[in-house]
Amino acid sequence: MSREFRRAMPLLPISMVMQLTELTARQIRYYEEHKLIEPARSEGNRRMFSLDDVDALLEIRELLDQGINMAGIKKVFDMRKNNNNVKSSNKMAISDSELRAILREEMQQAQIMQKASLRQGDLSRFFQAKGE
Amino acid sequence: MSREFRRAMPLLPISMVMQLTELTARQIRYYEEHKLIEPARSEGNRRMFSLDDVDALLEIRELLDQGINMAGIKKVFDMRKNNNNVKSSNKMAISDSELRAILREEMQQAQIMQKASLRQGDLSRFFQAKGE
DNA sequence: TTTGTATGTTATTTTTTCTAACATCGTATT
DNA sequence: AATACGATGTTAGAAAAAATAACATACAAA
Repeated sequence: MSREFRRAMPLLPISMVMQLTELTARQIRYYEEHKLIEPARSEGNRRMFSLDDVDALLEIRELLDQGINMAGIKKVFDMRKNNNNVKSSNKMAISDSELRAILREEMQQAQIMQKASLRQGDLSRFFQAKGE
Repeated sequence: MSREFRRAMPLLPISMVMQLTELTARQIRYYEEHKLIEPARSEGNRRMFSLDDVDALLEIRELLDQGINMAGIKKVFDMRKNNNNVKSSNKMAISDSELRAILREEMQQAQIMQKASLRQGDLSRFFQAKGE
């Protein structure tokens, strides 16, 4: 079994993903609603997440911290997908300029807002008060 | 975070373990009852299984297929544990205080694991083939 | 001010998991 | 043959987790 396959395997319930990403269920479902992730479903309709999903969610969190909105994040993800396609085939990415325009705008917004508060140290998360 | 810890991280609900191992819940709980595995518990008392647990269960299934009973399997597992202890005690001679320091650190790691907090990037190395 | 986006909150229902008890089936023992 | 034991099936009832949906809210943008 390849590593890629294992990483794409839907194994985790939403409660675990919440802990791994420090996102609320509401947030995770909202991002799914906006097609940023597409977790599998169990036979009983439970969302089952892969490690790839968790990675995506962690990146969503970072991009949101940077002030980028849903549409921007979607674009980033789509771009990456297209880029992968280009690598394997010879197709050109189509909406490059449109993408750059959006990203430029978002980055400006982010800079204006000067969100220096986030990007907390990694260790801080590792030593939280117990029992929350 | 070491690979061993990643493999020991309790992530999976019993339903997923059932699929991965093709064992029934009854069987899995029975093997736990006989101390062949010791899955973690969520705050709400749900069993949460690690990849190590899944590996153990797969091996239990094989040994059962070979006609070995609970006691035999337990012996096999205990022997392996002892063998590992011998290996590491042969390799390093450490003082009591060093040992306590190591244990203290491991307890911290275990707490981190319980919170299941991960940084982005950790996951990219989470799933690895057993032999690597 | 009004709007829109991201998220919180709450209610209700369904699914999952738990423990515990009793049933069954095959194998070994008497 | 009858019995006992080990491994697993089955069922009931309770508790936890997770789903959808609706309404609320905070805050930035227009």
